[in-house]
Amino acid sequence: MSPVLDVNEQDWQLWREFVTMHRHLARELDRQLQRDAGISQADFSVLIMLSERPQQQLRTGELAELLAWEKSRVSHQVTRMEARDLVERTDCATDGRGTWVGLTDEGRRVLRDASADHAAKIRALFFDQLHEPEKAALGTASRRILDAMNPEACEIVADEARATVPAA
Amino acid sequence: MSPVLDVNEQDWQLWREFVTMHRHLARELDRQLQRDAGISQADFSVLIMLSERPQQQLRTGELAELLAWEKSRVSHQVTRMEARDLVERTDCATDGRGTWVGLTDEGRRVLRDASADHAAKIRALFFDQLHEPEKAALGTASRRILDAMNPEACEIVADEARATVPAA
DNA sequence: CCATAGTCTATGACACGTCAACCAAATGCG
DNA sequence: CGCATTTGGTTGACGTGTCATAGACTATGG
Repeated sequence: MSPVLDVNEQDWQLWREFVTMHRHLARELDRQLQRDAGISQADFSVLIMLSERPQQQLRTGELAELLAWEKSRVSHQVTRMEARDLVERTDCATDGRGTWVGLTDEGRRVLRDASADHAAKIRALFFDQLHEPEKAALGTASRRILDAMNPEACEIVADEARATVPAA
Repeated sequence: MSPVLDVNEQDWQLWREFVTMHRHLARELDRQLQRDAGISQADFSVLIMLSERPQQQLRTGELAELLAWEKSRVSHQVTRMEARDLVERTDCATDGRGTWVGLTDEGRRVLRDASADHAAKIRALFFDQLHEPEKAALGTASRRILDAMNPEACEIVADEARATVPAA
């Protein structure tokens, strides 16, 4: 038993490794994106989420759900991105309260320029380090953990797999 | 191949699941800690790191290394914690540039009060959802990913396993 | 011993994320 | 219809994390 926490030593060690790994990974990806494309990971995920939609636009609420963000975070983020002309807001015609967030030409351009390098980085730092069985284990484990915390969010993430392909 | 990113669909799906799982996990833990003990995860990790040292103090540089944080982040964090009396700075006698960060009585108290609930939460949300082989896979995978990015940080985390026990 | 280079830490500015409070439009029900 | 409730979204304040920079001290080479 750990001196302070009621978690056994091995588990605690795993926790530290996991947390540290994630921190370095996120930081590295953020730096690369910032350096090469002048955007943050948050910017990137909004851009790509929009780009995957047929009309390249989403309601802010949907965006929040898909990204698993708080609504207010989406709002702040969109405000910042709008100021940099990566994205634009338009009022919703059918619901007076609603707002559409759409990709601008600049947003499309930035996303295009950023994608290849970013994907390569994720591959190099993450996927290339994982063996197939580890990927499988990480996937099922992630889903199980997420499902236990927030079944809805879990379902939404799982649905992405189907949602992104059928543009065909 | 994904429409935008040069990563195959399955990998991309895994990436989303992983990122989303981590976000929810971190948020949930932060909320619980804030609610139950009035501190953040960052506060907690500083407190526990200090508590594990014989003298319950560390140089800010060591703290940064052990936590895998930027030095400036440590500095800001310690400033905030000092203001709330969780921690105290003292000048280093042997190196005029250095600063020790030590636990205050209040810090010890808060840590003690927070530990059990926090550990229970980590166990419930994370460890209880993982089967043994998944834990093993996640551990080795985390170390491999971290080692590829930052061998030093990897070594430091690995050393923690030995550093915390040998008080015996 | 002085100059210079390197180390340890702090600070300021800024982007980010969360919470709580809020507004406005839509819905539901008496 | 009319009023309360719910829903979609924004805002402000605040704590947090990063970068670039600065300041104070130490180590080193002439």
